[in-house]
Amino acid sequence: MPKTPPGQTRGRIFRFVEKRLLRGDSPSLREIRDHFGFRAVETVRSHLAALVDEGRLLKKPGRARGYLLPADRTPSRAAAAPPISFDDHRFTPSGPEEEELFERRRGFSPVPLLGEVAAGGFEEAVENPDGDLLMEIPHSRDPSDYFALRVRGESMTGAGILEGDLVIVERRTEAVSGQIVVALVEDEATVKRLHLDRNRLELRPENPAFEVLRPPPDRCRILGKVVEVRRRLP
Amino acid sequence: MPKTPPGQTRGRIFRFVEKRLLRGDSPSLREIRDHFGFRAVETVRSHLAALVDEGRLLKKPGRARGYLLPADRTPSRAAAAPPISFDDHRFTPSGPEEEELFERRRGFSPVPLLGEVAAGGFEEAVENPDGDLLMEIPHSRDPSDYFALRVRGESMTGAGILEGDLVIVERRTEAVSGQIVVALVEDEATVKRLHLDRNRLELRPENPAFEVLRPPPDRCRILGKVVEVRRRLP
DNA sequence: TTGAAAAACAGACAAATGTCTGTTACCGTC
DNA sequence: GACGGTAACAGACATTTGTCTGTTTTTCAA
Repeated sequence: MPKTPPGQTRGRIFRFVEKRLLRGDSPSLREIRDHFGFRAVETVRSHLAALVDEGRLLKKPGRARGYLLPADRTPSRAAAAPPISFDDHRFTPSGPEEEELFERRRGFSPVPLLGEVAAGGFEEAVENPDGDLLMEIPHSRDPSDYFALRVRGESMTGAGILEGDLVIVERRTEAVSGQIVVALVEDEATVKRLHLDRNRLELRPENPAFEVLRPPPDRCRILGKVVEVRRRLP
Repeated sequence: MPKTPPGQTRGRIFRFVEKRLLRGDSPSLREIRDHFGFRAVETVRSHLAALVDEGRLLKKPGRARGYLLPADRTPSRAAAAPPISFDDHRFTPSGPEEEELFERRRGFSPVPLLGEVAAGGFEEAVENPDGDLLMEIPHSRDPSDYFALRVRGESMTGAGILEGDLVIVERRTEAVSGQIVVALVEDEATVKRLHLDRNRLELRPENPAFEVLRPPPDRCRILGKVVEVRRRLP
């Protein structure tokens, strides 16, 4: 196999590995070798080692198919960037602990879909989810801090939340005025915009056809704040 | 380790593996063994083999960390289902081809974010994406059939598509009347609802403050139809 | 009680996968 | 033209990982 200009093959290998990793299908060295038509595994290994040095990949040592994407860069941007100069090689500072490295990976986590907003018996749903979504989660948070609900009703159309939309919720017992939250009122979950005035709690719909809710504090519990809205079109 | 009731440990193993696979982090038999405190790898292996028999998992033979989630069931539902009776054991029909099995896995694919709708120079963006989203893709379609754009402007607020939202687009050169599409008009990409009347093409905004577009056919190209809308809230 | 079926164990084994050491070829620069 | 550095190759090797075969224990039902 002819030699290619410096960095060119490396970039192609990175994009290939990146794509496979995002699909959740970590390639082995020999799979990469075959895909590019190399004859030696070592060719792949040295390229991957260089990518780890450059910080474009992470590696769990002593583990089959152990390469990971780092969280702190946009992989595709990095892929499109011009080849990196090899003059500015930095020594890997022997690195933080192996486990810490692993935590710095780009991570997607499943988020359970717990049912419908405004459907009674919310707590039961926790034990019997309707499936799950995949979501990129901030590293400071635990995956179990999130859940998803399907929206029923038109009360938030003004905020671009329609009937049937999925909302992803970050569990919180308290929230800031102005945020869109999921609240449990009289055993019914509902999505509204929270307003706190003079210690009074208001749940405001974003649709003039609906009434503002002013539940007594002992009948209302904040489940969390909405962090993402998703809608699939037929 | 004491013996547990039939099916109980199996369910726990399934949920553990399911979670790891959804995170894109396929566990080895020994990792599972250690997590549950078993002393023999074979204990895990036989449980996984049974899960494959039951159709709850797929397996790529002869491959390290080669278990997959099947596409045609909702994993978490399956996890919550009561233990399966072992009377209705079915013989695996020696299975279709290995590669076909692999294709039946539950698959998430990265979708490139190509920039902003209505930002000029759309074609360039293809080569230089701004990142990627993860999306569950129908098995009949190729992952490269999809891309994402960030919405600029308020012209579709009536359809719940706000400024800054991400739309995921399925590439199509033609579309059906009534669908929300991305069209290239005079070298500008725009999101609108498509209407075809008497062979005339109309791009209708969903906001009374905006005008209906009636571009001449030679100045307008359908890029695809919007299949999903996503919005992250601060 | 006895037997079938599943759970769990044990340890040797085989296959997949990553690692190492050394070599050759190419492209630039001095 | 020699030197340095990268790309690519070659093949032996070590580790991880999955597989097999056989055994023990427990549960449930006839």
